Amino acid sequence: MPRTKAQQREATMRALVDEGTRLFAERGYAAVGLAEIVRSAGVTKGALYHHFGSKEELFRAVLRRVQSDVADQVAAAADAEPDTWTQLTAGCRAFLTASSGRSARRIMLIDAPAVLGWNEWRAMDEAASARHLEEALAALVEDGSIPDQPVAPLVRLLSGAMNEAALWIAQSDDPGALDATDRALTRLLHALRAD
Amino acid sequence: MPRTKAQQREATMRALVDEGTRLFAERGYAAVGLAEIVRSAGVTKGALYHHFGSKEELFRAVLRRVQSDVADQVAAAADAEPDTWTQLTAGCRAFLTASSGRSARRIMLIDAPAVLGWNEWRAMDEAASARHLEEALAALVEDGSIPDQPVAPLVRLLSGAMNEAALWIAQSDDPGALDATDRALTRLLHALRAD
DNA sequence: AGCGATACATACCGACGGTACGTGAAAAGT
DNA sequence: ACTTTTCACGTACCGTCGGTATGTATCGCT
Repeated sequence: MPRTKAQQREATMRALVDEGTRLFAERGYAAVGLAEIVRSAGVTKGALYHHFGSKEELFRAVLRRVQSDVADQVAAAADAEPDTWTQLTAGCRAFLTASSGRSARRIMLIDAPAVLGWNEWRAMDEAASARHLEEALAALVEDGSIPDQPVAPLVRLLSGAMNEAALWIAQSDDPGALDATDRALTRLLHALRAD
Repeated sequence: MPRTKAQQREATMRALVDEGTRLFAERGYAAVGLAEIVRSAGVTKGALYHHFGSKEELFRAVLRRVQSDVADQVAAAADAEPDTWTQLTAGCRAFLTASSGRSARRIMLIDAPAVLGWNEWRAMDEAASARHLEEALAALVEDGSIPDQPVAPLVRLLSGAMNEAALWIAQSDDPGALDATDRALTRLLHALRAD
């Protein structure tokens, strides 16, 4: 049991976000009641509503952490690469791996757009990961690696492609699905290159 | 007022699916109560539960019709083209146009995966439209227009790209978003071509 | 020590999905 | 033609769930 109020607050919120993440990932937002979440977290509904304004807001907090985790893994993979092009391909592969995990799959890719609406989901996705994709593509267009073209539509196309691919990989019983998708995606990115 | 029972059944189910489509498209599955649907359709909950086993099953019926409408538009556009390659590009453009409409956007692309789960959504999407994409790509690989490669991952990537792009187009206040996306997608498809 | 703010816990409410049961008209059987 | 069955509902009701109002113990500050 933590002593100070700040610690107590931190512990309670963390427990709620932890259990929320676990349960939402397992059975989906709509199928999980607040009663079960607070019970699993060892608190009551009073505690939940003291820290979060609604079930939706708890979900927001859960989503933020899931997106943050995915973004960290992508950033780590990209930072290990020397140039923009390999940063892009390595980042894409890391994104496929990270977002086909249980939590990211259900929470970030399936439930989030329906619960928060597409506009808000897109804004959060943009801030967490799509922005890096956009920057990488813009840099590649800038240095002539990719023919000059508007990047915004391209970012949406590639982002959507990877999101859907991650869902497919996660569901697939074929262990080679990740590699097959990664190869197809890399081929697609290479096809974009200027000669 | 229809006389026969079959006509009555048909009229009631159609009214429920019509109003369900309208309301789900406007405010989303979770935000619409059955009371409002049956009220708009001019029937009662008894009628709804006589024809549909649950709110979810009504949504299934709604989704089936929305997907069918989109598939019809895509098929019509593709059938007007002479060869496989232009059928593919024309079909993709038709898909972007059709699925960025109000009903398809919210029902087919946002709510459906969350309500029915990704597996069921994918199965329905496959049957309605992704199958045609797969056939077109397979044909193009077959005749050597596209380098030999597994089509399954490519279908998922392109399908996801188009779904996300449709959502972006629908939300965008830029009237040129559709054309810009179509150009980017066409460029991407062309980049796939064997030399 | 006293006092306000904070971090809860408890009791309760309205809405919503779903069910049980009743009813009247069409269809089927004789 | 008359009875019987089935169908297409309508009505009343129930349990659950998200959300709220209110009470209370503890912490931190003066």
